[in-house]
Amino acid sequence: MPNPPTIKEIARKLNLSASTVSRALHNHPRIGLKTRLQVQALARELQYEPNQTAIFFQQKKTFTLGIVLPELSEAFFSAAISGIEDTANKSNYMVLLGQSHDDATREEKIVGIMKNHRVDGLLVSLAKNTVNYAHFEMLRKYNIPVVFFDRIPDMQHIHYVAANMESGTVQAVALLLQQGHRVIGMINGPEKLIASRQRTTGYRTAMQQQRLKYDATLNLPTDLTREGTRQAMQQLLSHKRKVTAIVAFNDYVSQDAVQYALEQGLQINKDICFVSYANLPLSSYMAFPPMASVEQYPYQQGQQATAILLDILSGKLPQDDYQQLTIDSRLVMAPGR
Amino acid sequence: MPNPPTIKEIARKLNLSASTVSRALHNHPRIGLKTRLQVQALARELQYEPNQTAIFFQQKKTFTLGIVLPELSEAFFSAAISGIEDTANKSNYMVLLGQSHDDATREEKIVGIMKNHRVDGLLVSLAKNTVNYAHFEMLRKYNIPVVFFDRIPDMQHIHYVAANMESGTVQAVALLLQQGHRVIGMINGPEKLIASRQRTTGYRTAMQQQRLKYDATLNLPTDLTREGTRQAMQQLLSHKRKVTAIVAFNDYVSQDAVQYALEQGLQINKDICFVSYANLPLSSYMAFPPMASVEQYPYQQGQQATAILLDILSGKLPQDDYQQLTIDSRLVMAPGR
DNA sequence: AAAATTTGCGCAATCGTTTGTGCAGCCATA
DNA sequence: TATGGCTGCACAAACGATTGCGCAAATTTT
Repeated sequence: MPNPPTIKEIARKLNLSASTVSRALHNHPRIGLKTRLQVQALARELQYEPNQTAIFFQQKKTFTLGIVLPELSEAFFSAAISGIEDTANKSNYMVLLGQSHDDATREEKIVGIMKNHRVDGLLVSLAKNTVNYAHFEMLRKYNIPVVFFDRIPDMQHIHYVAANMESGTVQAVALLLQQGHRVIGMINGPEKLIASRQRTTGYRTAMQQQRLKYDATLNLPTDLTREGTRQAMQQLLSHKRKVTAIVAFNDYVSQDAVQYALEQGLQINKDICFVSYANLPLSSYMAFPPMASVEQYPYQQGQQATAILLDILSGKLPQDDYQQLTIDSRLVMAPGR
Repeated sequence: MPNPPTIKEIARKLNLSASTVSRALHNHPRIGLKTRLQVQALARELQYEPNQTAIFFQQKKTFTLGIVLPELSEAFFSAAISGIEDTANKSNYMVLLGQSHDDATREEKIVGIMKNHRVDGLLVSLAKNTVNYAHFEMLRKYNIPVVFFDRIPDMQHIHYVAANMESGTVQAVALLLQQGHRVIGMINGPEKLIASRQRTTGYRTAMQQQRLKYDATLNLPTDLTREGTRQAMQQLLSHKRKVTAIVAFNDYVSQDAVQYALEQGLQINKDICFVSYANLPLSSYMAFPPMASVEQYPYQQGQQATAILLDILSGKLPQDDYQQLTIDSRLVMAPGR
């Protein structure tokens, strides 16, 4: 009922000016010890808490980071956001959330609202169909820095953090080679995706390291739909060379591929092995988990992206010193194998 | 570089007062058509956007909801938050996020920060070890309404939304009975949990409906640890009556129980059947998914809780008309069975 | 034509906090 | 004793928008 106490109130009760009270609370050296203690005592007594909205307004700073990402309920993103929130909180920043649901229009709207809320900075993972980046360009005018993570735009001067699939892929293929597999299929994603190209590069590198020839007909691009996976599987299983192992684009693809193999009467881990890229939690609970997974460290990506953003905000990093950080992915063996 | 345009700037350029510009932009009837159009035209040209922080400050309203929950990366919560965000966004509210990591101290700190950020309202799912509710009581002084969801405190005058496990449990047990099972074990949670008691009640009700006797020795409370589950399983499997079906507290418990059963040489869905409460995504990918799951509708819980909060904020609901909404859980058959 | 009403706009306060500046009184140094 | 430098505080502006009130001019009513 009674409004929260303000600096003015404290000032009135102590016959001081608001400025003195403010300085006293901030331990300004020019305020005498006596008054300082008086003020602080009364502040405690009244349970004074500064009105942040006033401070935000006055300082043109909100200590708030905006996060825009496609879908919270995807395990990858909820892990990333967890890293973001933890890192932000350590620096007393709060986190404002918006999901685009992979819709570019919604994304644009959210970015607009966040801009109006005057977030200090933005962390963004793009919606699938975002092709127009005007709403991000606009943020420069408002001096709101953006750090992209995971799904990054095809732009020049941006900060970003992303996982590099190449390293993990090299390790994955190397593992399979080491286990004696010689004909390894890869169910890849759309060729325009950086992530797909990185997988291809990783595949080639691993083969070269063993002085083996890279066979492009074993690396199939798909649209990542269930049907696409099944078609790719069909092609691979009818390949003139006998495919004994498969690298799947992600766990969902892997599951569909496994299912197709089962339908064809193949025995998993005997006739054919699977390696995937981790994006399902608890893959240990899966019926036929891949024997290994390339981990993309979503939590760490969130952490790093936030750390960069905070460094920019604190002035440690100049705005135009574009940070482009790739986190190496890494092969992780399935538990219990 | 140039600061975003303000109302004052527009006023200066048109030789008007700030108040006139403000009213013109809001289509105030007392502003002449000519000036109104002039103002709006210039605003568009300068790409004027109101400074929300100023408005927040002035109106003592931030159009922001705070969310405090234990762990973002848990599927249940990320689904809930998705519902919250969607609902909030429809009313042009933003969502400020904080995870307690199931730590009461952290929860308290987050609530404090959110209060200082002057969120309009709070949505809270409690940390496990929260016993002191002082930080929530304090919010009343600040007139910040709170709606709890799922993990609700043991307090009198609060708003909350929670799933009632009873209905789903009745259905689960009824299903097992219908399939001919007569000795049904239940691996329950700590007895002090409301959710555990609801499961017990549901179990009893289902038995009574078939005029069967309820056997308390088949309903075992556990601490929900892996070891607790295994001990319960041991007790159940050595029960004097032959247990042919088990209701597990949740999917994690279910998995552990299944594993134990397998170790004992039992065949799942033949020697023994499992029913659980859904909290793992993609349970269809699990090795031995429960044949059915009690769905708790996290997304809907989030929606409903947010709707209540928004109604309170808009004045549609009086603060002290305490909404206590329970969403009935419901049994969902596993896909493909 | 005088009175009443409406129209169109400006003035000024307000929200709570921070911060540059000014001004006493005090002490110390020359 | 005059000069200078501290010390301790108050004054006032500023951030950007909203809003009650007032006042003149234009319009309508009587």
